[in-house]
Amino acid sequence: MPKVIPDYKERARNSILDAAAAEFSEKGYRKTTMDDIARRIGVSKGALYLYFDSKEVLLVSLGERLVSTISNEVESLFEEGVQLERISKNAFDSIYRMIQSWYPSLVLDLAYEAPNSAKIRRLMRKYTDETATRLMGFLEERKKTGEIRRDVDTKAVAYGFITLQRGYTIFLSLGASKSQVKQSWEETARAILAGMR
Amino acid sequence: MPKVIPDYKERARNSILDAAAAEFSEKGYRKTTMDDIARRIGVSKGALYLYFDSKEVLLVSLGERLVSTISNEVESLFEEGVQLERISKNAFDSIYRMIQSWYPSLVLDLAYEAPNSAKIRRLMRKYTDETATRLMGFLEERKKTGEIRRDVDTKAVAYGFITLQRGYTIFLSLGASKSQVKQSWEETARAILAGMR
Amino acid sequence: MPKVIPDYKERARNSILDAAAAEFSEKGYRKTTMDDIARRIGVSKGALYLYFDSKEVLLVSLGERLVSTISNEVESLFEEGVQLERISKNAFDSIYRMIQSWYPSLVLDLAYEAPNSAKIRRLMRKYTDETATRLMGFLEERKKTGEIRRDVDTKAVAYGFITLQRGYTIFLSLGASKSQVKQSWEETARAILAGMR
Amino acid sequence: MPKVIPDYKERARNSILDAAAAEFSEKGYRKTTMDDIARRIGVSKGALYLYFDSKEVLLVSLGERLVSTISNEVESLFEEGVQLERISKNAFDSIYRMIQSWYPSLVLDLAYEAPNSAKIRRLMRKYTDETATRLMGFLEERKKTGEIRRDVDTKAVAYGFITLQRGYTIFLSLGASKSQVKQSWEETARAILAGMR
DNA sequence: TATGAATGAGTGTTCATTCAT
DNA sequence: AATGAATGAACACTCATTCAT
Repeated sequence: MPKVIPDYKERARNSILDAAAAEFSEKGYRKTTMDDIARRIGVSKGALYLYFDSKEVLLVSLGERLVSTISNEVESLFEEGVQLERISKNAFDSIYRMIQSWYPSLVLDLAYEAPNSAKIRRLMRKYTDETATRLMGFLEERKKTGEIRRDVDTKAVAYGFITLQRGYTIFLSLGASKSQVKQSWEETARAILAGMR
Repeated sequence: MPKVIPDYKERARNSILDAAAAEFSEKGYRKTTMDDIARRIGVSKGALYLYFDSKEVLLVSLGERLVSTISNEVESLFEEGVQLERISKNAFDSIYRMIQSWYPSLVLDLAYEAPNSAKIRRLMRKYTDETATRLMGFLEERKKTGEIRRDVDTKAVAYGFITLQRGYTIFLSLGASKSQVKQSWEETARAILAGMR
Repeated sequence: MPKVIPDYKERARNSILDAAAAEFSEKGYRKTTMDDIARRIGVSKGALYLYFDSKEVLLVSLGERLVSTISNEVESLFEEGVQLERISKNAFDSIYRMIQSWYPSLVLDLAYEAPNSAKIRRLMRKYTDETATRLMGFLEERKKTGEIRRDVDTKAVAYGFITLQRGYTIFLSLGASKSQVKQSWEETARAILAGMR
Repeated sequence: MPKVIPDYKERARNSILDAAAAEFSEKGYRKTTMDDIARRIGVSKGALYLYFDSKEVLLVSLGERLVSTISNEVESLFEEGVQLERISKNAFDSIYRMIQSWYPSLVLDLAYEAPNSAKIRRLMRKYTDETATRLMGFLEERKKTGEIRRDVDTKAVAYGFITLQRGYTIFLSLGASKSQVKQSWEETARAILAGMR
């Protein structure tokens, strides 16, 4: 690790976060030791604590990265004028890319640690609520175009989509193949959309 | 614990499993200690090892109980002749009851430990596949009655339903209320069913 | 460590306390590790935690032993009818014996840790107050016999004696010889007593 | 920190010592980190090591400052011709001022670290011996004026006074109030002096 | 002269598992 | 069948000290 580089601190932080994501991904948050993370980037354990106060903070930071990425992805997914079916198709790749870019079981780790950490609970709540609101707003708009029936409870369905997405991360973390998951997602999402018409 | 009773061993095992479920439910598998479990039934830690080889085996056994229960529930849910909509309505209560009867985050614990244990991975795969097959068979039958279109990929949708159910356990474990989850489930399931007609 | 012995637990606790006292005595509380203590009695570190919740509790327990011993010694020192001078003479040996039987710098360790521990502060306060009260009561009685002038502030002097005793433990822990300390104590105590007549 | 100033080194050293005293005073030597000290003067940790070889040297240097101050104070306290009683009265304020000007528990820190450091032991011995010699010389002079009986062991009493003073620092560090300690000191010192007449 | 990133040897504490009784 | 004392390998986190810049 060179030292007099612009944004050095930022880079160092990111390199640690990447290592943490990789290790958490392999062994899960609980079984990963700070030593594992340090060793992966060839740095001493102590160095980690120069950038993050605790192992938990590492997980939370990863969660925050996840939330902000998801927000952006969802945003760009719902550009006006695009057809429902097409969005649904794109959605999977978008979600899958996102998940892979961090690590598949991050949501699981977060859910698992939530009972022990108010910070994580807050994060998850924010993540859920923001995504749901965005999704719902989008679905409501489609009511106007007639693509969705007036009597559909869009909030409930929005939560359904989020739930589905989370469920698939479990699936993936259990070793399911991408193609299997993709097929299931597309067929199920298509059915939901068709069912609201 | 009395000693010369028929099925004594069986009873002892069950009492330990119940205690384990209760403790895992409260603190999660990782944070639960063997001592917690032993203390709950007023027995020594050593006694646990007379019935179960390790803490992991405890979790696996719980998983097996879960799988067999679910199989039965799903079985009884899909009695012939019942209307799709009604089944969907009943399903949630049925699932919810099941989950509560063991403990809500068991699936989460299992998913979480899966990367560390071939046994758990096998169990989860079996659980997934069996349920999917049953669900699929059921949906296929409805194709004949015309309740479901011929071109629907019932396998993909079956996996979708399972995924949805797992996703809701995450939701519940994050503190969502039963009614919120129920509403979302019913609306989403209804949409899927309608979308297949 | 044999196991089925009457008072086994009590003995085990005491053996740990003795080892802790020996180690604290050599290196001071802070520099002593739980491993040092465990190794001294040929036991694993974990075993220590079967009997004491933390290192701090070890120190507090030692402190409690000290306080109760001191109370008893002071009590027996002040039997009625004994002459002031004789008591003063006996006092040193009594105190010295006490201190040595635990360890010289225990009071120092306690004083040092007091700012970090409410439990220790409480203990020290109790120790100080009880001893002072007893001492004061004793001196007040001597006012009646005329051995002490009426206008002496016995409370202030009682605290003076306690302070002197504590000061000598510092002295001893700095390597002063017993005889040197004894001589100083006797001459000083004699002067105080004479000065109150 | 400006650089090309006469006595710069001396000033820097002093500023570090002051910061160290302040931190040691708040948290005690052991619990104070080099970072605490550096941060207090807004300097890097590394800078500390340009002026002092180790944390221990910092404590020793503080001890040396203490010793030389005490020597001076004691010196000026015992100007010829002043009455014993008056000196005793002044002594407390003088000592208290001194102690506060460094920090109350410095002597405690030194006593505590003495077993681990020959340097500190030497320092403490020097401190003790010098003060005792000075005190003793002073008391011997008073024998000539008849204020003190010929048969008093002045050396023993001198050590008694020093001990008393150290004991009071323990008292203060345990949270005793200045007035309480002052009262005890005055009454006790008065008794000692009276008892030597 | 000064920085501050990095180190690495510790520390107290936990807990699944074993085994003599 | 049951106990519970004991183990020992971990593990998160700390901090005095170093050194390239």
